[in-house]
Amino acid sequence: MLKRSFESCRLPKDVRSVNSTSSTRDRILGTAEKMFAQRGFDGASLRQLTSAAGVNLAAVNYHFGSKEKLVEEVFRRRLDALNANRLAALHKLAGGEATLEQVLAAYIRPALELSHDGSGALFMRVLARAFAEHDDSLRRFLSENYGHVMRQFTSEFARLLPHLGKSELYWRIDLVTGALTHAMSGFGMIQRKGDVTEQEHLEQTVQHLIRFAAAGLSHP
Amino acid sequence: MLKRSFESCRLPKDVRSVNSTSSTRDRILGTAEKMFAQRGFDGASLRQLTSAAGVNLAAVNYHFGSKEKLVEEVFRRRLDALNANRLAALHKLAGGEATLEQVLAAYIRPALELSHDGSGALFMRVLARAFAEHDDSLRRFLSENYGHVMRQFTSEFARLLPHLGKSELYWRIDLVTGALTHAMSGFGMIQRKGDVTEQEHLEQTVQHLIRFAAAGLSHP
DNA sequence: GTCTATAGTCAGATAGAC
DNA sequence: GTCTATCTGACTATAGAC
Repeated sequence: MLKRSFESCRLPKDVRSVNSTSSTRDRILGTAEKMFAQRGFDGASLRQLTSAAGVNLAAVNYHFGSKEKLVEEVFRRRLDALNANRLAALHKLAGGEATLEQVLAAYIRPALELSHDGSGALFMRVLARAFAEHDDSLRRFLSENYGHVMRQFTSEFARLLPHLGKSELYWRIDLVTGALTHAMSGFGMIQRKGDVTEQEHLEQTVQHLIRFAAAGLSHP
Repeated sequence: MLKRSFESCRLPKDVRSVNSTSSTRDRILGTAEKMFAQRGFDGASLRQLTSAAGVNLAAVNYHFGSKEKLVEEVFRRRLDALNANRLAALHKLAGGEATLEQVLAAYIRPALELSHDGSGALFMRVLARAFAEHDDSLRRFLSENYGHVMRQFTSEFARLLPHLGKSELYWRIDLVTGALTHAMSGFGMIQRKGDVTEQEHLEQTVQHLIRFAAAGLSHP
């Protein structure tokens, strides 16, 4: 079993130097994301991974130090962008006037947009896998690095749903997260039909999610 | 990586004979469930597993044939019971008079009751992992063996929610499944407090889930 | 049915040439 | 930075004694 720690802090900026053009590094990251989504963290071996990426086996240890660190980097790359986009979308909304649907869209839509970027869609599956792994160090990693995003959204929800107690609100947000993860990672039974594109399908998913979540959050 | 197939049909009744009292077999199944929940299917090795169960390494292959078959058996044992209970609960409701909450309870509560049985709670995590694995053969296995249960519940939901189109209804049920899986497997951020028992916590989860799902399903 | 012992494969990591 | 070659350890599965 692969034990992950997620304990290291962010790498200093200059590690990925100005123009090292290490396409090797990026190829590894991209391929790792794809293979982790398909086969899991334990299931995808470095040998399969480097072979698929067309790089040498030793390159992973050279660039990342270990398989474990590679996994962390796969997460960091996407989550930094995803959560920055969520915050930006939230802050763009007019302070005290945003509706519940708008706030939900600020939370959910960046996940959709991530899926527009080539292999980005696969990352949602990686994330869902990570949730299922139920790893404490992952929980800590998410909480330490991206907890402030959740907190800002939560306080917006609290403002929009003043009739809910704190505990009640947390429960509901948690259930929304479950529905979101499930839907965006595409494990549901709803399969994309042949006549809709991947993007249309995701757009529909977002629309359904927002209305479903709004109803689940705001009921009396 | 462990490739699972789920293609075999149910074993003939007499395989687990009237009183073979093979406690070895049961110990393996129970321990496997626990370790698959904790470490994943690939992460839990037969060596760790048999060692923890206090049985010999070779016993797994003797009783189940392979690790893959052991995984299938872990699923079958719980899902047979879980889905039978769901159907029984549904059929106990008065035909045309059941409310949405009652039907939802018939679906959700057996999952809670499974958790009462010692290691049964762990099975929900195994199931969540399996969902995240996104394996086609698992999808087929679930659909072939337990699809009729989903179909009966779906037709009840359709009766109770006549204003929804078929596609709309499927989307919403899918989102409910996501919330259910997420909540029952306990990966959410809501952690059980020290002063409530595991059972009270699960009971609260079920109550929140039912109301949340009812609101999400029935909104206009 | 249960054990030991081992075959055969594959994993992650690293040393050292270039 | 990238390579080959190799170390060390773990895995599943099975053969064969009891």
